[in-house]
Amino acid sequence: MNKIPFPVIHRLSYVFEILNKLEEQGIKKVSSAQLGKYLGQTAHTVRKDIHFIGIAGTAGTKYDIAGLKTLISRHLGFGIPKKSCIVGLGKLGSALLEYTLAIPQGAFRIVAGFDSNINRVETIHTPIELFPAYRIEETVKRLQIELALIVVPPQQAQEAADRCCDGGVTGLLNFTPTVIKPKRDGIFVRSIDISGELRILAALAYTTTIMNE
Amino acid sequence: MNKIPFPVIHRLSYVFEILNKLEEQGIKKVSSAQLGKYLGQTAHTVRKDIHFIGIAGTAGTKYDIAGLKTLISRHLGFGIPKKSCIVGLGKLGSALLEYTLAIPQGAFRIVAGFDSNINRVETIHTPIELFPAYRIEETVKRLQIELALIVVPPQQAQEAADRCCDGGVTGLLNFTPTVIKPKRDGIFVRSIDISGELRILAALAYTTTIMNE
DNA sequence: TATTAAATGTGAATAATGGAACAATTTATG
DNA sequence: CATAAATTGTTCCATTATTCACATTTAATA
Repeated sequence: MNKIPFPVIHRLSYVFEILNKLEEQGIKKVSSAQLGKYLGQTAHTVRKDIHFIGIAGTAGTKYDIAGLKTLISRHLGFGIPKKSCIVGLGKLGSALLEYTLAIPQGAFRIVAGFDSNINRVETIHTPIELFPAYRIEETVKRLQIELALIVVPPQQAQEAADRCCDGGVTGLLNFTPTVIKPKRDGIFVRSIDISGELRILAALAYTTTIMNE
Repeated sequence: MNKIPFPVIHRLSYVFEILNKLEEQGIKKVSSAQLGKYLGQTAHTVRKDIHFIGIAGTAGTKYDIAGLKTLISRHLGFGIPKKSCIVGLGKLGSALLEYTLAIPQGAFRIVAGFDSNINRVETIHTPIELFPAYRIEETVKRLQIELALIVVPPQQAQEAADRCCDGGVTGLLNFTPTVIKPKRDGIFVRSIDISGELRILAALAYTTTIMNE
């Protein structure tokens, strides 16, 4: 199998979501131009991205949505939802728990939550199971959890991540501004740094303002 | 002024945060190699990035942290905090409000919140001012707000963004899975798509698993 | 003081990415 | 049935981004 460049994986995963939405609306066909419009990309890019994972349509006709979904699913593994957990159930963690539980789709499914504060574990009401932090490794192993959202204070981020790695996760979504290093090879980390994004926006606005002068 | 490539702005804004942390710890000097380690980048990249905005040190010596901070500040505009607002005060929005208010630093400052639900506007306790959604444009203009966090339901995202644009913001941080189009040129959009990131992680883990077979 | 090690600044080479062009193919239409 | 319009697959090219190499400079040390 050829290596798929990361930006392509990135965009295709969005294409997949768009296809889901279109299908919900009863739409059966879509063109690369339409997809590009939804993505904020050119039709060229869309076709080329799809080309990386194979042949999805026939020249002259639009893409068949169901077929394209199958193709992307097969290459990106969206068939079986990956079991996921949230580590850290403070205000942001709880909000993310509620938010992610409300997302109906096939790539992941939140099945457990952890917090070092026993009170929280006992008082939060949610349909999934909650555990104290010292049970992360054990629980991740037992439930075969593959992804973890790290929503703890920055100082505890690396340790929380380590426990998840020990349990055997394959991916970490880091919500702290800390750089997390996975304990083993083959574990992917993606970071959502909210204050970082705001800083970038501030900088972008500033640098272009300057440039216009 | 030369145009600074986006990836460079991106990384430099993280360098800035790292410098802040090091300075808090009383550290005065740092090398490109050390910075690279914190960033997960090579020393080469760090030096080249800094090179884009000027000369920050002298060969043979490490970078002076205070001096480098000044240089980055001057080029990325981190001197005066940009006034920012949060649109949408549901569970996630409220959590983000609390989260961002707790971040002590110079690039931005949250000064207002908006929600279409009057109840929320009246019941949430926070040190900043809250307003009903119909007052977005007016308030953004009056307070000269420059950045907006969009944390509304996906269907309302574009409209909320439009109101902010009408008010005159220069940057939007979009927390919905919708693609937001800025109403005018010169307005930057960055998106944090939580479910999207989870999908990407799921895909990354999967594609490499396949590749190892 | 001479030498070695460590560090930055900077130009060149390499790699990755995005965009464009166009051939091939299908559908619609007169 | 023939033609035109629309659409995909695929190759090629330009641009951008990253990595490397090395000259230069400082500080430390024997």
